Amino acid sequence: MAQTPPFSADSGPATAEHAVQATPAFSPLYQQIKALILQSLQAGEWKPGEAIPSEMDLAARFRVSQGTVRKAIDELSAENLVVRRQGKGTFVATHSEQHVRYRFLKLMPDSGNLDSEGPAQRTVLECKRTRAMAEVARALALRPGDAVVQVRRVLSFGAVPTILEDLWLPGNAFKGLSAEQMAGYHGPTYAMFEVEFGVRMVRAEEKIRAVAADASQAALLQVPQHSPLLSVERMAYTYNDVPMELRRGLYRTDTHHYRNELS
Amino acid sequence: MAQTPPFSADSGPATAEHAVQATPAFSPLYQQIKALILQSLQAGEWKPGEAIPSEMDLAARFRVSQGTVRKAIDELSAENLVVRRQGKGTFVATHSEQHVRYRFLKLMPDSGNLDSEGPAQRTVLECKRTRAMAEVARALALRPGDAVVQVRRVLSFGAVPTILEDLWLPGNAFKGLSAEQMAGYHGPTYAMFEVEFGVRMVRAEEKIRAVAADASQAALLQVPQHSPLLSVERMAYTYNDVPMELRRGLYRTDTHHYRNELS
DNA sequence: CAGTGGTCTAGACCACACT
DNA sequence: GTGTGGTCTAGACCACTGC
Repeated sequence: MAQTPPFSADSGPATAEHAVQATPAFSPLYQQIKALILQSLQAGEWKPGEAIPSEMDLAARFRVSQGTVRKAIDELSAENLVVRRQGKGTFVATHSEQHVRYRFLKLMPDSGNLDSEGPAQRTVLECKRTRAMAEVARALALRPGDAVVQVRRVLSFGAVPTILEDLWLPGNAFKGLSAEQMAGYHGPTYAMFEVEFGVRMVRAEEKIRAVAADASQAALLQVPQHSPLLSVERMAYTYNDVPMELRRGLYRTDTHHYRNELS
Repeated sequence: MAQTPPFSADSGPATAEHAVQATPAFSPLYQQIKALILQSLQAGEWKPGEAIPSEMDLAARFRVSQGTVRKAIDELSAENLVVRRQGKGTFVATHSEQHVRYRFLKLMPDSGNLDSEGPAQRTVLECKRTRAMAEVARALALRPGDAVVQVRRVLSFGAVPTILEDLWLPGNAFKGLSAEQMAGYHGPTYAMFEVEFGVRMVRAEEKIRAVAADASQAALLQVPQHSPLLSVERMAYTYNDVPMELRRGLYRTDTHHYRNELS
């Protein structure tokens, strides 16, 4: 090989910090570099919104060529962990700063887009510290009875209550989360989580169902009882697929719809 | 430049088959190559499931380096238009013969996966040639009154009717589509479209709502009237974003859910 | 074994943003 | 101009597949 890979003898593509394996588990160099950059992101070496070192710098740091770093960053960029800006640099992705304001919210008005409706009004109904029920504990990888923060709120667009949601957050990571914070922060909730708690949501899975509104749900969303509502159950994860939020939303879909792209 | 780009004088990155523009509209070489490969795919130069020429061959054909072809194919692969198989070649993606059988169907049983339930049973209720109503015409980019094929069917999993859907297809492209074809084909409907009509669905958008079952829908899905159902309206496109199918599905979500990944 | 995609490098040049 | 990401090349070698 014409290279001296990091953390390994010169004997074929290396496995960072580990001995080279015969053939079975082969990990390309750029994957190792990607993992190293990921570690730095996770460790908070660069904060959300900040620039990471240039490709040249990283190439020098890891003793690989720029092209290898480039491929590593390409993947991080494809996973939305990092944002490239030509001529400026590569930046740690953040839920703050506009454009991607509603990155995880797929609800769209039937005509126009979410931005054309202005920001959502948030009404926090509840924000309490409690103990995890079995189901919540399992989802958040906690033990039953561990501390969790539970939030219930309504989001309205143009004074029309549209989303009723419950959030469950691990109590450890979200010590001191208050209703005022939930309601008062300007910008997406996940941006607030970054700023106030250093928690970055990176990926999520949603399970969607159609359900009928019960009495209290109907009242809060100002629809007739038994109205059909979209139930959206979301598991959100930080780095390394660590679960950090369970959220159950009920969406009115009389004037909005959940939009999805398939390819 | 160290290259001789295709279809252009040696004066900066070329625009294939067109004059080079000053600076405003700049298209990288690999994008041009990608477009050329796309044309061949579209023209049916290689059939679904077949291998396309090797990277070296394409590089020679287009007079660019292998790396440039590689980047073009990378994007086609990311868009699921093509599938790479190390050591074997690059193949035209197909809805047939795959473990990706349900590429566009996001409905999952609450436990297990769709495959564990065996193939869906199809019951074709209707398959008729008719004229496009205004709304359907607009969606399919036809004129109102143009011929369309309309299909209504029920999909059942394990003898439980779960999906009721209506399909509208442009009459021109789907001449002779019969109920027997819709019901009898072994494999995904979109695979049948490839084989029988040479139509490859490449991308789709879905709008999802919660609705209440009316009397006839309830009967067909064997649920009580007014039961909440998931309404999934899908626009499916072939190459070049040409709309080829409008589909409206009603999903029972008492034992299944619509699964989505966010990142 | 040859042929394919996959990785890695080194160097050149281009487009873009700031100063 | 300088520095950043973005493109392109040419050549080497690695991993996987099938003859």
